Amino acid sequence: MINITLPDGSIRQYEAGVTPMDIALSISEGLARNVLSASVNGEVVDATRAIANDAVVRLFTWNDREGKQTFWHSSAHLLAETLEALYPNVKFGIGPPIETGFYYDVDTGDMTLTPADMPKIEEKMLELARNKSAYARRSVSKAEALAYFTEKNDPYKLELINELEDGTITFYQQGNFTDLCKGPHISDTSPIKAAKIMNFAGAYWRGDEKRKMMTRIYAVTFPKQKELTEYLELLEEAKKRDHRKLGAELELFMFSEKVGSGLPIWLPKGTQLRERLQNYLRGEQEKRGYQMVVTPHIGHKLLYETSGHYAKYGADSFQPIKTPREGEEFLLKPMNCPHHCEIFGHKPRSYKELPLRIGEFGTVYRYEQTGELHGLSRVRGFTQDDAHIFCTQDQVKGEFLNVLELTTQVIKKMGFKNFTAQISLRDPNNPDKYIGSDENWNAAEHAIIDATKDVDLETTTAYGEAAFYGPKLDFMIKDALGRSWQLGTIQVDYNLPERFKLEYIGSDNKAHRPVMIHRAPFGSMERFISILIEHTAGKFPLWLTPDQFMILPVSERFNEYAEGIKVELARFDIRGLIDDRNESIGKKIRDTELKRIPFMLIVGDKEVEQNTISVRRQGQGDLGSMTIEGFARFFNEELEKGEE
RNA sequence: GCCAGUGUAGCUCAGUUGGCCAGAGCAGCUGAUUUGUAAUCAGCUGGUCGGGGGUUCGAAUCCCUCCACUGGCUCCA
Repeated sequence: MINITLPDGSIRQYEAGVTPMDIALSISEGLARNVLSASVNGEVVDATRAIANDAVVRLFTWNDREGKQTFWHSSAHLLAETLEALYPNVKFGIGPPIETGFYYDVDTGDMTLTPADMPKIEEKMLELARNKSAYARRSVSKAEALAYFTEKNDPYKLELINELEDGTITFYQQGNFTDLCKGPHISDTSPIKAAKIMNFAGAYWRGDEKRKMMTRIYAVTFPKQKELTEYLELLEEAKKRDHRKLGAELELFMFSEKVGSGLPIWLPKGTQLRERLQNYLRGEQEKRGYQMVVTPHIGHKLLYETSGHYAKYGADSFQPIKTPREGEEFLLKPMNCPHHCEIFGHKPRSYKELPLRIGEFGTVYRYEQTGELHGLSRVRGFTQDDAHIFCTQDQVKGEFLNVLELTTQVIKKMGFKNFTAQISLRDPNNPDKYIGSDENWNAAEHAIIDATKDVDLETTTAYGEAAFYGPKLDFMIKDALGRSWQLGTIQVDYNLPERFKLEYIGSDNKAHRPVMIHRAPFGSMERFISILIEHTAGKFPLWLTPDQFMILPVSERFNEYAEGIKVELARFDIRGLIDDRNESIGKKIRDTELKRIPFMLIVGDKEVEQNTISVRRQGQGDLGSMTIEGFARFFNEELEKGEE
């Protein structure tokens, strides 16, 4: 008998050779029906895998991430089986599960798949799933594996097998389809009840742009049709919230072919929004001892040669612009830090000045390949809410804490409830990738780790994700639809102070090199606003929204009264507009609702008589009539509610 | 940059296998109406069908090319 430890800590005894499925069955039949895979001592395996010795076992169902991954991985095999049945000449690459669903990279030869092929593939998949084919695992020798795929003439699989150790190779077979795969898989195809081919896309074989472009087939499957329907509805909702669509509808920003792609143009409403965000952050930074600066949009090429960015990115940047007579070369500013280093270095600095916190809403320009551009989230010109903190080594942790505190406050103020942070450290196996001494790195990494512990921030750690000049902390937020986005970063940098030969005079009257912290809570205004638009579906927080109310006179006779109301509300610092068009009240309400203006203030005979306004809340409806003072009070309560 | 797709009025979309002056709704303008909680009515304006080139008696429709956009891939200081 062996001892099996379950997640609740209980230990049960079974015969050696018991499978996770057997264990599930011994707990309940329902669990056994739903179990998709399991982990044995941390390794995810088939639910039918025999367990020889004492083990810690977890059972995974559709409710577990691992369960879903197994389900989708098995679905990828089912997709491959389907493709092979429909298009016998297709060659297969890899087919892993992803966050939602899975894909399979295939080489379709001369044939091109089109969206018209999707329903056919979906139907065939479900037809094959109903065969209830078992996913059968077997170990094969390398020679056997090579022989099989040589016979099948599948060069991609052969390439993969050649990189594997003999003795570690396994095949999985379901129905007529056999694939190289380490598993695990679900027991058979029958739980796959709903399938949707999402799209066809190009993907380089093994992610290498020099190699063949394969066709990547994205798809998703579910155990219930209803779940597929819900998933498609979520996608619909995301489409409705798309910042490119809402940005155009709400007249926040625009693009113009003549101005150039990837260069957003901020319209008046969007500019109001953006400046309110900046004013808010500016205020918070002033409280924390930041000093704002303004630096030019271009900089001498020498500046970026000094910083090292020209060597690293020069070839993939907008090319230098030249002065007509002297032939001097300038670059469009791709980042603000070199300028800020010059500010630090322009006069002798004392340790008494540190930490020196230099902030700038700095607009930068970076060349991005045409295929990368995407609305406001990936552009060629954008404004960073940038700042650089120059400090002593001893101050790094304290400054890091200050920045953490500021950043978390900013994120909360914006209405994001869920956020985590990723600590990006050196790759311990690849120390040559980084510059700077071990001592400095250790100090910086510990400063980050300690600081995040101090503030009880939920973090993940990624080795090898550090910048070449220092470790960093990236903030990840979850939006209203549960999607994750990366916001700003905090980075510790020993490189630039070195390159710019920055120094301060310490209390020992000797020169020391400062440490630099780069940080941007929003990241870029453009990208942040794109996330905010989609998170709020265009219904911005009351303090931030461009227009807080729209006064709707029942007819043109009341436009003058409306004007008076607007002036009175301005005294309470409440801003808005009057819809004085010659339109029906129903029409005005509809238009204002669609503009996502939070309050509609309707005025007609009744209101003039009683000196009131009739208040309607966007998305909610009529709130009844109020006096101006009453509304102002109510408004401020709502403002505070949003602040908590 | 690469793969696949899309591009018709400010917006959303129709335009049969290439064939008379390219259509609708919304928006805009003008007029009527003076309106009570999600679209009042009527009339009018507006497009060299993304740009350029080609095939054809004839091109929004077919071909080439460039541009922009969409979904991916690669990249992201």
